[in-house]
Amino acid sequence: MSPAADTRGRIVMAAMELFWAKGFNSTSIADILSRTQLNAGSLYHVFPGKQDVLIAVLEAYRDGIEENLLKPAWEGVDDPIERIFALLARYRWMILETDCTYGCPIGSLALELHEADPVVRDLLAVNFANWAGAIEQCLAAAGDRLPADTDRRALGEFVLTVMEGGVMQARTHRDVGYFDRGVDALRTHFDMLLARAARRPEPVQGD
Amino acid sequence: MSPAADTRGRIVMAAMELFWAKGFNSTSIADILSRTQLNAGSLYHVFPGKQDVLIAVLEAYRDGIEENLLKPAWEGVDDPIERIFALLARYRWMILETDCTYGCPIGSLALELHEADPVVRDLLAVNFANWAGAIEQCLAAAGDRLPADTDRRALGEFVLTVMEGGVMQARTHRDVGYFDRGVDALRTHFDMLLARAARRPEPVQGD
DNA sequence: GTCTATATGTTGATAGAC
DNA sequence: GTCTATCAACATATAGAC
Repeated sequence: MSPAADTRGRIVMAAMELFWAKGFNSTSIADILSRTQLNAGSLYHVFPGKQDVLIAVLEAYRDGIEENLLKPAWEGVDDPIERIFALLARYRWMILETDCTYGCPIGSLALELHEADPVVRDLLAVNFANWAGAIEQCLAAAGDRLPADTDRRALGEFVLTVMEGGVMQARTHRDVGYFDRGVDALRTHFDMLLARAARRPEPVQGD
Repeated sequence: MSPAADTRGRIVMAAMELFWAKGFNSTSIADILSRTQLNAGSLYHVFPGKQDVLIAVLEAYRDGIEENLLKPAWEGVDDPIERIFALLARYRWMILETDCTYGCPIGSLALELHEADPVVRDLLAVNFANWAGAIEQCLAAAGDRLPADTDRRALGEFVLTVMEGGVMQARTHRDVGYFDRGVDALRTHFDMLLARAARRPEPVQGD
C-alpha cells in the first residue's frame, strides 16, 4: 500500500470518529491533524478541502455497512425477522456503550448539514437507502409470513425511522428507555402483521 | 412593552428562523444582527452570549407548542386518533412548503449539538416530552378504542419517532414519499391496534 | 510526499463614547 | 439602551523549502 493510501486511510478513520463525536462543523482540520499526527501539507496533498474528507467518510460508511454493521449484528442469527431486531439490539448496545450519547453518524450529519452539496446529500441518501434496503431484503426473505399486501420497501424505511427516532430521543433524554419503547412498539407492529398473515394465509399456487 | 422586551423578541424570532434554516453553529451573531437590524451592543445587552439566545429560542418553542403547532393543526378535528394524523399532515404541509428541505427544529438541534450544556439538553428533552405528551393525551382520550394493555406513553413517543424519522428521510432524499410511507405504516399500526381492541372488547364493569 | 510558516477570513465577545 | 470600533482566537486553505 502506498504511503499516500495509508495517509488517506488514517485521515478518513480519524475524521469518521471526530465527525461522529463532534459533528462536521465542530471538527476542525487541526483536530484531524492532531489525531493523525499529520501536517496540513499531507492532508491537503490528499484532499482538496474539508468537504472532500466528508465525502470520503460517507463513502467509507457506504462501503462498510455489510462488513462493519450487518455482519457483526447478524452473527448467529438466521431468521430474517429476528435479524431486524438483532440489528436494533446492536444499536442498543452502542447506546449503552456510550452512556446514552450515541448518535447515528449518518442521521446526525443529515440533520447538521442544512445546505449540503449534492454529492454529500446523495451519499447521505445512499447510506439511508442501503440500510433500509438491507431490512427490505430481510422482509423479502420472510416471504408469506408477512401479509401479501405488505409494502416491504416502506416497512424497511419504517425500521430505519424507528432506529433514528429512538436513538435521537434516547440521546436527548440520556435514557435507553426511549429507544427500548420504540423497539417494543415495532415488535408489536411485526407481531400484528405476522398474526394477520397467519389468520389469512396466502393463496397457494393451484388453489 | 419595554424596548428591551421588543429587542429581545426580535432577536428570539430571528434566531428561531436562522437556527432552523442554518443550524446553531452555522448561524453567526452577525447573521442575527443583520436580520434584526440591531447592533452588537443591543444583543449583548440582553443576552450574555450566543448560547443564551439558543436557550431563549428553545423556551419559545416550549411555550408556543399549543398555540403555534397543536391549535392550528387540530382546527376542526375532534377525533383524538385523527388529531394525531392531522398533526402529521401539518408536518407534511411544511415539508411541501419548503420543497422537501424541512427539518424539525428541535430534532435538528438535538442532533447538531453534540456536547450541549445541561440547560440546553433539558430544554430539548422538554420539547420532545411535551410533543409526545400531547399525543399521549390523544391516546388517553381514545379510551377503550385502543387495547387495554396499550402503553400510551410509549405510543406517543412512537408517533414522535415516526415524525422525526420521516422528516429526516424526506429531507435527505428530497422526496415527501419517505414521510408519507412512514405515516402510512403508522396508520396501519393504529388500524391493527383498533381492530384488536374491537375484537377483544374491554371487560365492562359488572361483567 | 511532507514540513513549517503564514495568508485571509470569520467568529464570539468587549470597550467605551453617547 | 444603543452605537462604533476592535480584540483575540480560531477557521480553512496555501506557499514554498526540503
